[in-house]
Amino acid sequence: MNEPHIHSPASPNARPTAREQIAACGGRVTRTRLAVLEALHGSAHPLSHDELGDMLAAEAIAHDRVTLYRALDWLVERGLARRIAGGDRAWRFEVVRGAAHRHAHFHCDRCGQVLCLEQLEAAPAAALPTGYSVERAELVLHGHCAACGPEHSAAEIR
Amino acid sequence: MNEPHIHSPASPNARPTAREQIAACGGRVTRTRLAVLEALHGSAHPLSHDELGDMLAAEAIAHDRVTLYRALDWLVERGLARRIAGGDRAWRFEVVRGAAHRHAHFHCDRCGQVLCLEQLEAAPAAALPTGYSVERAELVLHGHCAACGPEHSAAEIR
DNA sequence: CTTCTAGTGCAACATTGTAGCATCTGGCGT
DNA sequence: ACGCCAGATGCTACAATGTTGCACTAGAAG
Ligand SMILES: [Mn+2]
Ligand SMILES: [Mn+2]
Ligand SMILES: [Zn+2]
Ligand SMILES: [Zn+2]
Repeated sequence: MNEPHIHSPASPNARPTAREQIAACGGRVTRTRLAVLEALHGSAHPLSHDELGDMLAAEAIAHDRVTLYRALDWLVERGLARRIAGGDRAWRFEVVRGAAHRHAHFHCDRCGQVLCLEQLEAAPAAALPTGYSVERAELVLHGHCAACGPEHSAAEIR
Repeated sequence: MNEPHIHSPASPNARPTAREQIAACGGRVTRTRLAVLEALHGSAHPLSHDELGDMLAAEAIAHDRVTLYRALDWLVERGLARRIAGGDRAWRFEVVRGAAHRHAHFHCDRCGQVLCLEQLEAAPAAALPTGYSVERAELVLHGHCAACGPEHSAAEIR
């Protein structure tokens, strides 16, 4: 830890810290929100509630599932995080980086790992029936990740 | 009902009936499978397990949720039906018509209705990391359907 | 009609997420 | 530095969706 002890905006025009982001949204900086947002910032891929729960448990933070759900809800409401649908019924969460930039994701149907496909935009431009309005699009590619390998067929799991 | 009483392949080269489809897959033609597949054939949009359950209940078929889940699993395994992910955690099911032809879907975030966007192909052609293999893509547009209207904001529900 | 296995019904369970409510605490005013 | 109190937490109970195990039924083959 090489930061000064007195909490300050650190460098004037650097990317805001998790702490600053939370405060800027008018919310209290609690250990749960801080740990969750930092975990999301530090992760290369979107994290499930369960994965986050394990990480917080390792840090002896967040003794309750519900608190984590609520922290995540709050981050999403405030636009600091984003929810991704995956193929199973569990949400994944990632930090919102560049304003919009909605990209596609890859979901490994074996291990459940989700990967961001930053290059692949999820832009539809579809012709919908009158009266329909689109708010966002979700593009998810399904298959097997490198670790799980394409050679194993579904039956071979376990 | 204008079919002959004796069950026959009806017209020689017409689209196979639900009964024929099921039999052709080597499965037993049970009331549940038959009713489900016919319901899917007759529906303009993908149906949730719950919607199907209501329809079967109205016909006094399928006295058990599990049986319906298993019938649907079977239809999907045999390639007669397809599972669609929606934004909520409930699967929708639709009949598989033209072999592949994987199209996008629209999900109304208000009423949960799912609409097929036959024109919009869900084809990715993305550059994935080495070792990753894509099996299929799911493209879901989210918003409000015509019935629910775009004017109502989220808070106004109920 | 009998037989045999695939399918069904029921109960119990698993996973993921919500709602209510009492208690605690972060940040503010003093 | 201290006390306050709305906002955050922890706990319990609940809801929605789907799965597993097992005894019983029934589709269809002979
Ligand atoms: Mn992403
Ligand atoms: Mn469709
Ligand atoms: Zn994997
Ligand atoms: Zn709607």
